[in-house]
Amino acid sequence: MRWSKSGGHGDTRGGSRDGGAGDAGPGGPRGYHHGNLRETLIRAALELIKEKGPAGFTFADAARWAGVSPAAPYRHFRDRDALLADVARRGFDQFEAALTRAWDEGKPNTFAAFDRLGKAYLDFARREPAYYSAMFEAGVPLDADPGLKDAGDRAFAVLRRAAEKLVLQAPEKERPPALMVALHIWSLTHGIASLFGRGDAARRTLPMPADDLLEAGFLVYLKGLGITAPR
Amino acid sequence: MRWSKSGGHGDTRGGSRDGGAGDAGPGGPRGYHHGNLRETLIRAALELIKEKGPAGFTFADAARWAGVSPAAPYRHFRDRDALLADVARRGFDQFEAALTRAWDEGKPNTFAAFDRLGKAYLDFARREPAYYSAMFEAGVPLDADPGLKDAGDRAFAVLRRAAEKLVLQAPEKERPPALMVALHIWSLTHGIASLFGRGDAARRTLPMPADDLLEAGFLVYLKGLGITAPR
DNA sequence: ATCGCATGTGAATGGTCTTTACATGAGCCG
DNA sequence: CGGCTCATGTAAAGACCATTCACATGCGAT
Repeated sequence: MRWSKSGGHGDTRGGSRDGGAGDAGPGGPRGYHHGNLRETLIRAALELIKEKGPAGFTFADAARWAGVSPAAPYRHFRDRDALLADVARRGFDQFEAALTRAWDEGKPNTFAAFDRLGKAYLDFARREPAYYSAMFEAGVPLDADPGLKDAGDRAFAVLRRAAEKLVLQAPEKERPPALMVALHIWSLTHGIASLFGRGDAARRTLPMPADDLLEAGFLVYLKGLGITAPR
Repeated sequence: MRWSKSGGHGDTRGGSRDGGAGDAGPGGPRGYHHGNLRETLIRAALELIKEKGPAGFTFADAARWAGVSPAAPYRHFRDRDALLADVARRGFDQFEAALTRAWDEGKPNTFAAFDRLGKAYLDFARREPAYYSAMFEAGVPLDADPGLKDAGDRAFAVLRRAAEKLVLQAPEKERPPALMVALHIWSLTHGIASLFGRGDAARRTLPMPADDLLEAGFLVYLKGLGITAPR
């Protein structure tokens, strides 16, 4: 509707790098060439997914949001799915970074770090629902983007490394495979995030904070592994 | 006119005057009035979701599959979402039935019954991906259909009743809330089903069967609760 | 300063969704 | 039996979206 609002907007040209606050808005000031369309399209996708769900945005929507013609996005992405796959890949990158930060090499102790890790997972799902949707719920094929699978693997690797440190605390006799532990933790956390993670009115509500539910689950599970929390 | 463009999914419909009570076409003989369009549309939705995912089917698709004009479905469902919500509701009904059957009132013992319950959950996700998608992944609002929320609650209630029996086996001193246990189990199982549940090439593969991963998780969790498997 | 090429535009094509006015026939009531 | 009514289905029309193609623009290399 507003993609050709050329009437207004005295666009000062000259490689206008829109670093300002207007960055978040549709149709930033620009000349014939957008200058940063690829990035803007990804931002548009994130906005639109956040608003209407991963299925609720179209390629044309993204173009409109970015203030370009409906054909412009094709210069940057083969189609809508390619854009979504790129969003998912970036999501995994950020996810990995967030998890790595939370884990912080297991400091000050494995237990506390693990707790942070779980909270960071849920926090990411809450704070970046668009990324999370693209990563896990949009049904993006793993090979839709070069590096998508690798990005996902790298994110999981953080969890797996954490699990490796964790199982070292279990009694040597009954030490479980770290991979299995990582998968259990991932599944439990993803399940909570997926079922109750977001305050979304469309979803089920919980009689307790999701963080607490996860932490309690951790504690029980770790106890089952023979690991007790340092008190 | 023939609405089916002869393309597509080898549909058993079309002009087939099947008198053979085939379940594939309850509508059977087709005059001006279909006779059973509502049911046929739901069946169409299930077929199409199974093939192309919950986002990959359209109202017009369902109409084409059923062999009616694109406008006909609007006589039975307000829009595509209403159809999806109805599918989700029926899915929860079937889900509840499957879980109830698996639980079988906890016979012969709580432990074995719980194991069956988990496997039935994963089995449902595998065997009825269309229902499962509509129930959990399609983002259908809980109030999109009268009775949808109740149907979901009834399904969860099965799990919760099972959890109540389960916690009775925990040492009385540290008996956890059944609701919390039910939520943990649900989350873990849903997480596994959601991440690895289906052999879908688009998803990640697992170094072990999903059933085994779940069972191992159960065992660890129950041990953490102070419940030990009867040997 | 010029030129090539990446990037963006406009228009055209073909498909889909959704609504509206009209058609059909099943069930009901006399 | 006959007519009425209403649920159900059809046809056609309008709007939107995806995709492509010829063309325009101007950035950056030379």
